[in-house]
Amino acid sequence: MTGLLNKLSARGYKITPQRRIILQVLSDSDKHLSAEEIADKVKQIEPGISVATVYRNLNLLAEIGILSRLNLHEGPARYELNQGHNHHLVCLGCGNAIKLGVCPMQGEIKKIIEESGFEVDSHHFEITGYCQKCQARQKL
Amino acid sequence: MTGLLNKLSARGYKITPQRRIILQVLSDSDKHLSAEEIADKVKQIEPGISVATVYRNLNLLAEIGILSRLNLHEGPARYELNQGHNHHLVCLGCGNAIKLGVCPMQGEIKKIIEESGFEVDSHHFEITGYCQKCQARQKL
DNA sequence: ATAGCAGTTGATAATAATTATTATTTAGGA
DNA sequence: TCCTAAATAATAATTATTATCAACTGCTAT
Ligand SMILES: [Mn+2]
Ligand SMILES: [Mn+2]
Ligand SMILES: [Zn+2]
Ligand SMILES: [Zn+2]
Repeated sequence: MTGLLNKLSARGYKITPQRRIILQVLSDSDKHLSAEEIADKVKQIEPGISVATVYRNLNLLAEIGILSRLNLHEGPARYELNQGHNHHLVCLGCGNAIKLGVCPMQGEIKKIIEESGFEVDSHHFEITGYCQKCQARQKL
Repeated sequence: MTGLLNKLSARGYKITPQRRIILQVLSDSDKHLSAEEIADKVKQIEPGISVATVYRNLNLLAEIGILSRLNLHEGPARYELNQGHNHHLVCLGCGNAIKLGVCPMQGEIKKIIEESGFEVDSHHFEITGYCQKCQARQKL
């Protein structure tokens, strides 16, 4: 938490109560949250904070690498404290995004893409389906 | 073209002038087009056609497999006549979506995902960067 | 050919997610 | 404490798409 705030001021950004609370909310969560979910939790702590401030800061925090933005194929973007490069199994039942410990941008595939002459900037790999909990729920 | 129209009526959908024109526009294009781009071209042929009709039919045609929808990470969805399962190299310069002849959902990665107990419904792999043309353009 | 009606359309309102605008406030350095 | 660039709150605007609904039309059965 303190480290995150330091990263902000080290880059010349101010440490505002709004930013503290947004980071607190994200620290307290163990899953990805949408901007709206974050704004709701933030307002439980400090009702005066504007949703625009939440969006503004989520953008900033993602830009400087404090957060990672998970831009799902559909629905709103989701955020969490940056935990490094990852891909996800996204459940159509409960919406959970489960980290997948593997990345397709390597080995043969990486080689093929490089050899095509395309200059890679970023990549995105997303699997949708049903997590084990939701599979069990369907069978009831 | 005739085959596509047959597929429509075989499923109980009517062959309307609007649908003919939308399919014509897509047949005439060699790249992905957004709904708006399609609507523009459609209106050049028949100005009275509503943009809502274009959206409505793009959804229908994608649903029954006549078109494939390319839901890019950002920006509007893009459509083309269905040419089978594919992933793309999307150029940040010119917007072109170049087909990548390979799919990560196979071999080791597929096995890892299956073994996780997650029931896969679909997957999405998208590489963004710069195509060779746009790389050359940058160097000028 | 004609009538009937489910399917379709055009016009427009609504929605969802996010960004832009702008007057006001504030964090943090001098 | 003062100053000012940065940040905020409130709200309008934007983008892409879907929903609504009255009017229309392709097809099928007469
Ligand atoms: Mn990766
Ligand atoms: Mn694939
Ligand atoms: Zn689930
Ligand atoms: Zn390009």
